[in-house]
Formats: sequence, structure tokens, C-alpha cells
Amino acid sequence: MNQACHGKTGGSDMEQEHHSTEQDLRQFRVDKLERIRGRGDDPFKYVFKRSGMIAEARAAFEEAEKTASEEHPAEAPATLAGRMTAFRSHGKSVFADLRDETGKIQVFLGHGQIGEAAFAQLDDLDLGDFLGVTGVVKRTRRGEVTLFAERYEILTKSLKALPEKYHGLTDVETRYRQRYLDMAANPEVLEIFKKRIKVVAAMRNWLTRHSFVEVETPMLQAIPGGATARPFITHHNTFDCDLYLRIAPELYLKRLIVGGFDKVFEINRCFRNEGVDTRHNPEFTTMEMYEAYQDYLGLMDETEDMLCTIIEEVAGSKTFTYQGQEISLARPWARMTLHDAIRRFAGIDLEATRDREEAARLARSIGVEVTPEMGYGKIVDEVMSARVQPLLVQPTFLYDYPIELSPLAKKKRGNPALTERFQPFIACLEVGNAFSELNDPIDQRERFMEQLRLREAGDDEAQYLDEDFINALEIGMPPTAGLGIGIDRLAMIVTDSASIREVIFFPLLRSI
RNA sequence: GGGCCGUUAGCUCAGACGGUAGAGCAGGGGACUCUUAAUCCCAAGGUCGCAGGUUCGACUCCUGCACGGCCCA
Repeated sequence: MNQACHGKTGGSDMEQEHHSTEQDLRQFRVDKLERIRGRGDDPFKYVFKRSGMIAEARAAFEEAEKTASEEHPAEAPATLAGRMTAFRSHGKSVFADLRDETGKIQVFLGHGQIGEAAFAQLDDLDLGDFLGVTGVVKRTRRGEVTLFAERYEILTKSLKALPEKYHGLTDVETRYRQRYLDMAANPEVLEIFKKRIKVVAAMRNWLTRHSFVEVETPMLQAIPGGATARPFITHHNTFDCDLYLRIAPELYLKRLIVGGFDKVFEINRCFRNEGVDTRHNPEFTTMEMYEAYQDYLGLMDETEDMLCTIIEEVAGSKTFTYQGQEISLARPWARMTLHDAIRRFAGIDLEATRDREEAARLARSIGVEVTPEMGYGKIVDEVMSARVQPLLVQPTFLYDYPIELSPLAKKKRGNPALTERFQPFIACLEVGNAFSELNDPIDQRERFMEQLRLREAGDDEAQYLDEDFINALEIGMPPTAGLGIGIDRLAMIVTDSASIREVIFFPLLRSI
């Protein structure tokens, strides 16, 4: 910030050469760092005592203004710290912006207020440096709430230039690869993640209020179960065996119900070895909850209540906008069976037949692509994804899914072709999956055997037989309903994000 | 996996028919004691993603590759 003082710093050779390649930009900062050290100051301090956060200082000042008068204008002392994100010099006075986690405040550094030596040392500051400033919060003539500095100190020197102040960092790849830079340059990114954090906190609150206890179950599993997906494989050295990163916690959480917990939940990561697109990241976060003595209808009510509570708490109202669409949380949410939805939105009836060929013919008749390895269930799923889901803008539950799609769900009472399963959709995004949990070990074994047949037929997403899980069911699991919610999807919805990568701090990218 | 698009200064972006590249911001020098995308003057800053090819000559045209984005499977 050499324009701050005409006293100048006695130009080094570097300064005379007028470079400004990336390396030179860094060198200028290193030179300043050395000057700071040269006068016995430390450009990387160990600790700094703040009086509070920037937002708190603002609030305290605005509170003081309520009792202020023309003769006695409001002022509030404060010691604040943060990253310097702007620097406007006017010869003998300087305005800088200071930002911490809670917000931004303008700092006034006057020659007359901080003293000549300290003012001259402003030359050694750069955008991106962390400062600690002590002074008094007042309004400037233009009305800006400003910390008028009495003294300041550099807390951390930044050696790299921050992206441009007006446009920020927009290159998507750099934003994801250097998320720290993205957040430092684009404060709105921080706000997105704060909302995501609120979603999780609100969910935990809801669950805790309803007497669910939080548990942790294995990430490393010998048999990856609980979902239809390809797993990541890893290796344990001392046991010398391959293990899988979990694709779902489901089978372990149900073991806990067998063991005696009545209401459990887990919020944690799952891993699926699949492609990456705007709605999928190979590692993602789910909440799964299991409630004994409950069925899917009761759970549907609870799900509606939970999601409404969370979204309203984070969005601040019962309506919000997602990608230009007005979404209303008004209850009750629409509920229709999967087959009704297909009849209504796709114009074909896949419930009248369970014949694979007939279903394929019907799907093709409405332009849905069917490949040879797709069975009846997969065809229903495909029609739903292509012709129903894109229309589910307002919150909607689809329920009663074909048994072929749901090997861990109880058969529907009175209709063994279906299972007691539902999925909530909001803004055309699938945000969850739930069912009356299959607790008949004999039925479960048959379902697993069917999955094994599919696997042998070449379906590498089919589920594995988990003998120990069946053993647990033989010990006995009470009637139970279970729900999984995709936290990332929910975060997308409340932050109006088009891509899941916007709500994951460090989304998976190819290493370079 | 397929299609389309992108990659130019630290950042954000321009670059007609093929003739070795421009601006704003940041950075450097200077002026300025209430600015806030501060302003004004001066000077600087580039292996145009990588590798080939066509051409007298390639940021520009062609091929391949890398990374990314969007859409489809």
C-alpha cells in the first residue's frame, strides 16, 4: 500500500524494476514482510484478543445510536480483527474494509489518530492481510458505520493476491479446487455453507426433540449393504482383506433397533462409486433415522413435519424460490402412489402388468429408453425419473413402490407386488427414501437371494447377501420405519444452488 | 461413455478475413485527511491450457490430449 505515505520506503532494486508477474507480486509482499520483521514486528502473530465479532460491534453501536443525540453522537469502543479486503488511501487518511466470519466493517486510519510511524507502516500492508484494530465505532459523514482506529497491528501477512474485488473469483474449477480462496474472495459462498450448517443443526434439533439418539456405525464394511449402488473398495493391511466404504448405514442402524434402541439416527457420509453430475458427488451426506413401532404412513407425517420445520427455519418462510420456481411448503403435501403418478403424468399404466416385456413396450411407447438389462422394477423407476419427477415442483410424496425396487422394505399390506415405501420430492429433486422396514428374516433372505440372481445376471449394483443382518432379524426386530434424507440435496434447495458442488466444501475433482 | 461449449496478464474479460495481443481491477512509482467498485497522473506486466499439423506466417484453421462446465446415457 505504498500510496499511503509520501515518506516512502527507500526503494529496493525490486521496486525500481516495475515487475508484476505472479512471482513478482509475491516478491513485493515478501519484501514488505521482511520490512515488518526488520523493525522487530512479527508478521505472523500468535494470538489476538478481540472485544467481539464485527456483527456484534455493529449491533452494539446501533444500540448506542438509539439513545444518542445531535450533541452526543453515538460511539462504541471495539477491538476487532479480520482480513483486510479493501484499502482506499487519501494521502493522510485511509479507509480499509475488515471482514470476519460475521461480516464486514469499514476502518478509518487517520494520520492524526494513529500517529506518524504507524501511518507510515501502512505501506507494508496488502489486501488479504489479517489485522487487529482497536478504536471507536462511529458513523462517517456519509453515514457508514466505521471503526475509527486508535491503533492497529498486522496479525498475518498474506503472500498472494486475492482475486479481483468486484467480480471476485468466478472460474468454477479454481473455486472448487481452492475453496478457501473462493470463500475468502466471495463472501456469499460462506453464507451458502452457513445455511447448509443450519440445515444440519435444525435437523439434529428436530430429531433430538423427538427423542432420537445420534449414533455412529461403520464406514468400513466387509459387505456393502443398504442401498443399490457400486461401492468403493479399500484394503485393510493387518487383516489383509478388502473392505468397502459404506454405501449406506441402513443395515447397521437396524441392528441397533434389534439390540434395543427404539429411535436412532446418524448423519454422516456415504460413498458411491458413480459418476459426477449436478446432483451427484461420490461422497455425500445422509441422515438416516429408524423408529421402532412406526410404519411408513406415520413416518410420512413425521417427514413432512421435519422437512417443513427445517426448511422454514433456514429459509425464513414457508415459501422460497428454487431456480426460478416458487415452492410452497403449505401442508398437507401432495401424496400419490407411484403408479397413480405414472398413470397421471406419463399416461401409461405400469400397475396393470408385471410382465417385463409389456412394461418395456409401454415405456418405449412414451419415448422412455429401455435397455435389455433393465427389469420390470428398473423400467418403472426409469419412467418415474423421466416423466414424473420433472413435474414434482411442489413438495410431493410418491409411495408404494414395486417390490423389485425395494429389497429391504416390507410388502404392502394386501398387495405383495408393492412395498410400503415412499420418497419425498421437492423442486423436482429426490430428497429422501423411506419404508416400513422388512423385519421378516425369511422374506429378507428371499429378497437377498433375488438380488444375488440379479448380480449373477450382470447387475453390479444388486445388493449382497448379509448373513449377519439376517441373523439379527432372526433375533427379532420390532416393527420399524426408516427414513433417509439427502443432506446435500436439501442444502441445494435451501440455498437455491443448481449444483451439488456448490454445497460441498471440497467436491471431488480429477487430480491434476 | 456420447454431444456441445470453455481454457488469453495474479483476477474479470475483449481480441473481424490467419499478419507475434488489449482493457478494467490487483500490483509498482507519484498526488490527495470522510472514501466505499474512491479519484487523478506515470510506468510496467503474456510460452494465448498442452502436443502435433496446415501455412511464408497460427491466439485465430485442423487433429490429438489434459482439465472444467452444461446436456444426454
